[in-house]
Amino acid sequence: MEKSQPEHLKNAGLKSTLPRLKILDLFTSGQDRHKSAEDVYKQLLASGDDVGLATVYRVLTQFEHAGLLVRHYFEGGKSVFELNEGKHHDHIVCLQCGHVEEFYDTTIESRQKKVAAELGFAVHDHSLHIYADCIKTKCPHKPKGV
Amino acid sequence: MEKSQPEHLKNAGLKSTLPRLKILDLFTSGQDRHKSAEDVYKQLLASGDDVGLATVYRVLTQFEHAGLLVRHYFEGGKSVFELNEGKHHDHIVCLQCGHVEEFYDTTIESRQKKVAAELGFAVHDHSLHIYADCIKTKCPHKPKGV
DNA sequence: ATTGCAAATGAGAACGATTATCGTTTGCGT
DNA sequence: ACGCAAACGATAATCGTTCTCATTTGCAAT
Ligand SMILES: [Mn+2]
Ligand SMILES: [Mn+2]
Ligand SMILES: [Zn+2]
Ligand SMILES: [Zn+2]
Repeated sequence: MEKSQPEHLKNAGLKSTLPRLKILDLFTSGQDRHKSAEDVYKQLLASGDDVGLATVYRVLTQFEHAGLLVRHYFEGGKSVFELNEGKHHDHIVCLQCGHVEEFYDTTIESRQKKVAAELGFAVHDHSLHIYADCIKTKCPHKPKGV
Repeated sequence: MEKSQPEHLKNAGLKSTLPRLKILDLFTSGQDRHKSAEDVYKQLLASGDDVGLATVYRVLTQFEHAGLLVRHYFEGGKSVFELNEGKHHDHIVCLQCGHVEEFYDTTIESRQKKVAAELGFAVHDHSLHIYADCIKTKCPHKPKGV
């Protein structure tokens, strides 16, 4: 059976507080996988939940360290978080509308390991960001709003 | 024959000023390819050249737009610049000492294009950063000092 | 060489994202 | 219900970067 949110927090060694539960809910039941701290803060306010911005930042970092979330450093200066579901993947970001698409390519992954090994490095992790324009109709070509 | 620095600036549509010449020199004759604005600023001060930090930021951005430099967004929040010598490459960053190694892999490059095309994107550019530990002796395993 | 003026510079203010501080509140084991 | 460490929230502080604006400079035409 599925674990409840409080259990997830317990597992992570975090006590189950209101702000933590609300923030975790945003990621597990929200529709946009990738959220910045500001996104999270605004979404909490919008749903009437009164959580401080400092708490949002604190909790996001705690969730990252606990392995519940993954942090990405896209261009643009702000960190973006998403639920950690165990499956590593890379990202393609639309320069027109900000839409983020995920992909995984075994050839790229294995080449990376090989290249690093040849250069004498033990890989911890990596980030591959492709910046591009959508050429399909799914791109509204408008900046990401609320 | 080689072009002089003032000519490079002229070509780029930038008038040849003292701060610009000094900064360009740092990149063409300096030993560390990858420098942050702060790095550049400190190196200028160290060599007795009195250039304002605002000017450093302005000039770096101008050089980027002029195609003289390339900007990278590594983790850690600060932009890093390097001389644009026309050859795209990706980077491995040592988590121990900060050392940056460059590489280029045709397989990775072509897979990226293919993946993006399949997803319906026209690629502008991409960044691939591998974070790793040196396992060879070239790694002093100390944080990058001055 | 001198002059004129737009372009560039530099000191410092302002900014946006994030982190630190600290008095108050809360989860939770007893 | 109690007690207390942990967590919270308002706000100050920090960090990298950009903006503002008065002063200086490159450079082309005298
Ligand atoms: Mn993702
Ligand atoms: Mn490089
Ligand atoms: Zn798009
Ligand atoms: Zn190293």
